[in-house]
Amino acid sequence: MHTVLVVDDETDILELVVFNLERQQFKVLTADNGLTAVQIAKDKIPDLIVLDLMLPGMDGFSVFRELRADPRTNGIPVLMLTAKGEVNDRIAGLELGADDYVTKPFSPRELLLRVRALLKRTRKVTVDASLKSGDFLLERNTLKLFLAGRPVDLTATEFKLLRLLVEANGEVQERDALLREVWGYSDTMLTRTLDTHVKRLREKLGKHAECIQTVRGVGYRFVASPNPA
Amino acid sequence: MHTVLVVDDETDILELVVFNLERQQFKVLTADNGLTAVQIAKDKIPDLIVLDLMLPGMDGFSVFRELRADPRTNGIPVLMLTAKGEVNDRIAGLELGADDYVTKPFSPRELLLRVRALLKRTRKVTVDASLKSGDFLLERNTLKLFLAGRPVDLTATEFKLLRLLVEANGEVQERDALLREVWGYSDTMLTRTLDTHVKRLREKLGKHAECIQTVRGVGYRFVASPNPA
DNA sequence: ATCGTCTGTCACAAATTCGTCACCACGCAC
DNA sequence: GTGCGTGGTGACGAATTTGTGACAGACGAT
Repeated sequence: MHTVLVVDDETDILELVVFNLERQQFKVLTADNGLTAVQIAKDKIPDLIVLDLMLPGMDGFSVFRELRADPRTNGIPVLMLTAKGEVNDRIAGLELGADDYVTKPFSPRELLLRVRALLKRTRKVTVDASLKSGDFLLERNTLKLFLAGRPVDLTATEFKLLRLLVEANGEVQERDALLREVWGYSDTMLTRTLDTHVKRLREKLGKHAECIQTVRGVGYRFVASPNPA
Repeated sequence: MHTVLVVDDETDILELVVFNLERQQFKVLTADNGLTAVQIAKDKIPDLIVLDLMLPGMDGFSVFRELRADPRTNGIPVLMLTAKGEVNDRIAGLELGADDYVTKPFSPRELLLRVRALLKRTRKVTVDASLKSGDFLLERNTLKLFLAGRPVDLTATEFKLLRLLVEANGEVQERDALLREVWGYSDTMLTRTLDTHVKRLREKLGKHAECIQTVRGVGYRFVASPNPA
């Protein structure tokens, strides 16, 4: 059983629904007009968000950006509904980081299939998702960090950086790649910004600082259990 | 760097291409008509397969089923290209277990975005790029060497050197060739650099130092099991 | 406006890597 | 055995890379 948040214009209502994988049905759980979609998302932390880009009052993209800006909702896959296959919208959505899109008109069956596929794809990530070692807990999907049970606040930049490192799953992330993906630097920049942020991350990781390993001349690598040889 | 197999009808050629995430470009590596797409996939184990459903001679779906039937290719994500958004095809593809699809016509940019998104999603799952021989495990992406499970850190130069030796698969690598490929030395240089690095590599190989064999007057050779003849 | 936080840059310190060298050991031809 | 050529080894210094603390501007909240 998965929780799916649908932000649609046809119903003109924000619905928090439960998607039953077995029966392949949506079922409305709650509907609330007072709250914004983003607020609901942050409260309920659904497994998937279906976001219609053609919302009556607001801009779908800004909703999306808001969702991505918050660590709690950042990891949630978003399936976008775009009007009559306008390529520009589709591209913009994907570039922003949407996980999938469906173009109108679509059959309900197709939407179900895509939702199911997306849930299937992301299920592994969301389920196995927490890295734990001792009093160190990193929830992969929300990327919240807990040290000895206490949540650690990460700034937006730190969050993006840590996320890339963690999601790389032990692989080395090159300096250039990190600078590009976190800071948007296009060409090889000579900057110490990355080093500084790595240092700040390590500070916040406390005694687990070693999880972020330096690979000299290449970049950095995140390992859950930095075993000394 | 990811390897992507594209099975298309417009080129009427099976292309094994390399998709450069950084530059966001495809680059053709090899093209081969004699083999079937499935054979190539099983041989090369790409990170992603782009499968056109409207293949000239054969049925795209059967290709897909073949891919899923073999353990080697079963885990590889498949992105389907379907003709003019025929809903039936799309549904059938997703039901079979395709990971994504793109409907024609599409812009190249859009395909790139979807490929990139799919690779990003599945990056963790596909454990590629590891060289194994004996109890050696050389992970290309991690820049790590495992000896009987224990991780060994290599510097960038050491890694390049060892990689060339291992990939030579037992063949002797001449000094000049190594100096050229690792250090970029164009002409025959009189330097002891290579020797020093070989020594350092042997140190890190521990009791497996003998795997790097000296071929006097020629170069070096890597053998997984240095059996006394 | 004021305060606090986040961020990028800088200068300097520390750490690592790397190439070279001197010296030694070994193999081979005679 | 002797001599020559080739490779092994340890040490050293230079160059490169990264860690670190301080600082100032940007930004937002109060």
